Order: sequence, then structure tokens, then C-alpha cells
Amino acid sequence: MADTRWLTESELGAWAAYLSASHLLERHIEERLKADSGLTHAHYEILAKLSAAPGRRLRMNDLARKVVVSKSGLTYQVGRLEKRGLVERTTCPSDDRGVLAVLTDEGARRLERSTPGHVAVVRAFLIDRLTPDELRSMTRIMSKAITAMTSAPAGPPLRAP
Amino acid sequence: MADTRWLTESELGAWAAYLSASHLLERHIEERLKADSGLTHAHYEILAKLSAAPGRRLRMNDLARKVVVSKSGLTYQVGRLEKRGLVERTTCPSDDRGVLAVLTDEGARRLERSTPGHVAVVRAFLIDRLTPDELRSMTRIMSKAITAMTSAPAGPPLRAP
DNA sequence: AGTTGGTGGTTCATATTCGAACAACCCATA
DNA sequence: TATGGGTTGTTCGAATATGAACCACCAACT
Repeated sequence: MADTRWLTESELGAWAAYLSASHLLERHIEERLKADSGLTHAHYEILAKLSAAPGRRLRMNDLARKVVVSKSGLTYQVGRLEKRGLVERTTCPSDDRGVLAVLTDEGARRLERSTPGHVAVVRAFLIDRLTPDELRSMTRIMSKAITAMTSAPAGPPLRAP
Repeated sequence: MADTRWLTESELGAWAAYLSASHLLERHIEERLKADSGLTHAHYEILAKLSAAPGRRLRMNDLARKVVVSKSGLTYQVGRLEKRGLVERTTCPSDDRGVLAVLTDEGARRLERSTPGHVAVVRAFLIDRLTPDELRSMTRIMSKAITAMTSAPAGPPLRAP
């Protein structure tokens, strides 16, 4: 609690740049996906995770963690995708509580079709602009943040008990 | 259009890490701000930009660009902040179309009060985990992306005419 | 078997987001 | 000063995102 130091100029610069870049990226990605195939970025991430999963299927809970969205948010989106025939729901055979979201062939096609444009945006605005060093650096930076956030509970750093 | 190459493994790793990290960060920031002072991250960014501006005031349009949000989105949020007494609206003296959003003293106090916790999160999960090199790298990476996105219009890379 | 604590998904109310359409205003030029 | 194009901010409707409340089910222990 005593360490309420603000950010230094360079730290603030990095943080501000990150914030702007992330908002702008989201904006451009959304725009492109919508124009190309009527998908949302959220839709795309869900379809992509399912596509990469064994059997093209995942438990709702696992999927929610993978795309980093709330349970209710995922329920909503999967419902939407189901209505469009891109995903199906099955009850989990090993656990009656569970629901499996399964990518349909139509969903796989839609994903394939929308991928080139999406990748083009990600490349044009980010990936292709980075040197190999910067790419490695970004991976390391983001991985550090992820492990920090997925292990720590929340709130300010606590003392050992 | 011909270059529809997917991402290499390391590129995809970097992108996936970025996506997860950004979603998680947003989640944690939101949670902390809400708990500390009942502010949204969107609120915080608006108040912060106003606080840094000369005269603590900005045209709606400039503010919208600074926080990277749609015009209608900003109208909504400023309305909300005005209702809570943290921001005031004034018509711009030099341009009758314009509206100035002005940070009130109450808004400044609220910003100050919520800042330590917010910074603590940003530090704990990101900034404090980075080496000086990584911090510089992040600034450079994000700056590249920003300039790419704010100059280029959109869509796939166009040929010279 | 009966109980108890915990997990998985959905439902619900609320708060935001965005883009399109709109009205008011600025300015350069005829 | 009239006109036309461009800018500014708001309004409106539709789509989401979230947390809290809730029910169904699992697993361990008595």
C-alpha cells in the first residue's frame, strides 16, 4: 500500500502506447471481419479455438477460459453461433452437467473463409512490422503478464502470511 | 490478396499471447477500478486524458480520438460522468458546434483517489515484470502499430496507383 | 442412501458499445 | 450574401458483455 508510485515517463509512454494500439487493433480487426464475413472478433476467436481443439469440440468452461470471456458471455455467443449453424451443442458424455460446443463443417468453412482477411490485418498492422527480436520480445512480455494474472488472485501484492 | 499466408508458429504464439494478455488485463483493471472507486476503465481513461490536457478540457472529438472510442460512445460516457459531477460540458467559445468536456474538481479528486490502485494493477501484472529492454521494446512495438493504423485507411495493402 | 460443498451452464437485469442518420454550424468561393 | 461541402456532436436502434442468482449434477463422507 505504501508503494503508490506513479509511472515514470517511459513507463507511462509504454502503457499509453499499449492502450491506444490495443483499442485501434480491436477496431480494425472488427471492421475487417465484419466486412469480409459478418463475423465478430469474439465469434472468430471462438471458432478458432474450437477448430484447434481435438475433435473440434470443447467444454463451455474450457472454451470460456481459452477466449477469456465470462461464462454468461460465452453462453450468449455460442447461442448466436448455434443459431447461425456454425456451432452445435452436445451434452458431455462423461459429465451430464457439461455442454460441448462443437464446430460444424459450415463453421469450419466460415472460419477458413474469413481467416485470410483477418490475418492480413494482424500482419499489416502488427506482425509484419516487427523484427524477429521484437516478435520474441512481445511473446515474452505477454507471457509474463499472463502468468502473473492467471496465478495471482487479484488486488495489491500480499505479504507472505 | 495473393499473400494469404497464415501465421508461423512463433507469430501465432505472439499473437495468441497478446490476445489473452490484453483480455486478462482489461478484466483485472476493470475489477480493481470498480472495487476501488466505482469507475470503469473507460471512465478512468477519459478523466486521465482530461486531467493531462491544458485547462483540463478537451473538445469531444479530440477526446474521442485520444481515448480511441467512437463519437457516440464518448457522448454516452461523458453524459454519464456529467451526471455524476465528474465532468462538465461547455460550448466551445471559438466554435459553436464544439463542446468542451471539462474535468471538475470533484472529477480530479476521484481520479487521484482511484489512481494508486489502478497503477498497482498495471505494475503488478505488466510494467514491473519487464526489463528496461522489454519496456523499450514494448513502446517501439506498440508505436509502430499505432502509426501503421492511424495513417493507413484500412483493408488489405493497396498497390501504388 | 442422505447430506454437503463445489462445479457447470443458463437466465436475467443492467450498462456499454458501435454505426448510421440527423441537425447545427464553419468556411471558402461565387 | 447565398451556396455547397465538410465537421461536430447527439440520438437512435441493435448487439454485446458482465455479475448475480439459480438449478442440475458430481463427488466425498457419514
